[in-house]
Amino acid sequence: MPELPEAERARQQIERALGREIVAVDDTDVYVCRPHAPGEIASALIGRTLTKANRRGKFLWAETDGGPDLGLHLGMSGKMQTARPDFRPQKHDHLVLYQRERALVFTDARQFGRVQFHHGKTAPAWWENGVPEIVSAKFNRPFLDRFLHRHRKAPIKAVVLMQSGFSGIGNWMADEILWRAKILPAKLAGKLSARERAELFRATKFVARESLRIIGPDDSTLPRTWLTHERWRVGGKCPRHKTVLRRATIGGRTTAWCPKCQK
DNA sequence: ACCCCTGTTCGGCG
DNA sequence: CCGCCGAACAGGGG
Repeated sequence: MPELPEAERARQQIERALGREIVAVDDTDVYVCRPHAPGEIASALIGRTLTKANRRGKFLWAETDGGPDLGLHLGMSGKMQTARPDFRPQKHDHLVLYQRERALVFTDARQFGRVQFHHGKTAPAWWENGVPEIVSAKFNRPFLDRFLHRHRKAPIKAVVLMQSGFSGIGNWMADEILWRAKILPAKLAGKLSARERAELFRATKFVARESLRIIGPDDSTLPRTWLTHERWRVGGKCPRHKTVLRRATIGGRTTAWCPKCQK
């Protein structure tokens, strides 16, 4: 379930494997690892170490000692897991980096994820796109207000899903943010009041910071008071006062909201 | 069988 | 040209 916190969790899995020699690589996959042919990633990484694990939004990349950077996107169903050094890849394991101490496994059933490496001094735009991290000081009111104005004709739900402004925010986080900010998902971004823009800013920072803090290190469960636990169930209820949530497709995605809280 | 899906990119169209 | 929207990508699960 990869959104911002799951991507950060994957980054931390890579971080735990820094500084140890890569002694073998299984890169037989040709779809998720396209355009790299089998053996290409292996010959670039065997004998090297990973030196740094980076994340921007949902994009990840690992730097190496003198080799190419290894870029990753988790797609819709990707996971990065640590396994024993004798791990045998199963059907949906698309890349395995073996160290003497462990195996680092990229698993992705649905195969929307990508593994791609890159030679050169600066990270390519595919990973490093210049969009500020939500939790950084660069994601501030002027940035948010400019972004909302630029996309004033789009429903706010669609705007919160745009990675060029809300880096790392996906479908459940977008619903969570709008529920906390008490904004109707279908409302056009240009129609938000000053108070709603302030609440949107606050809720965005809160949801990003808290989900990173709770899920990042150990995959803990978010508090029961969060909307995300209710939003998929038919008959799911608003955690505030148990009103049954409404559902519709907005901005091309299934959207859940509370008709009592969100106006 | 049929429909749904927590992401991203691209072509069509207004 | 800008920007929104639906389709496509692939496979598992309800």
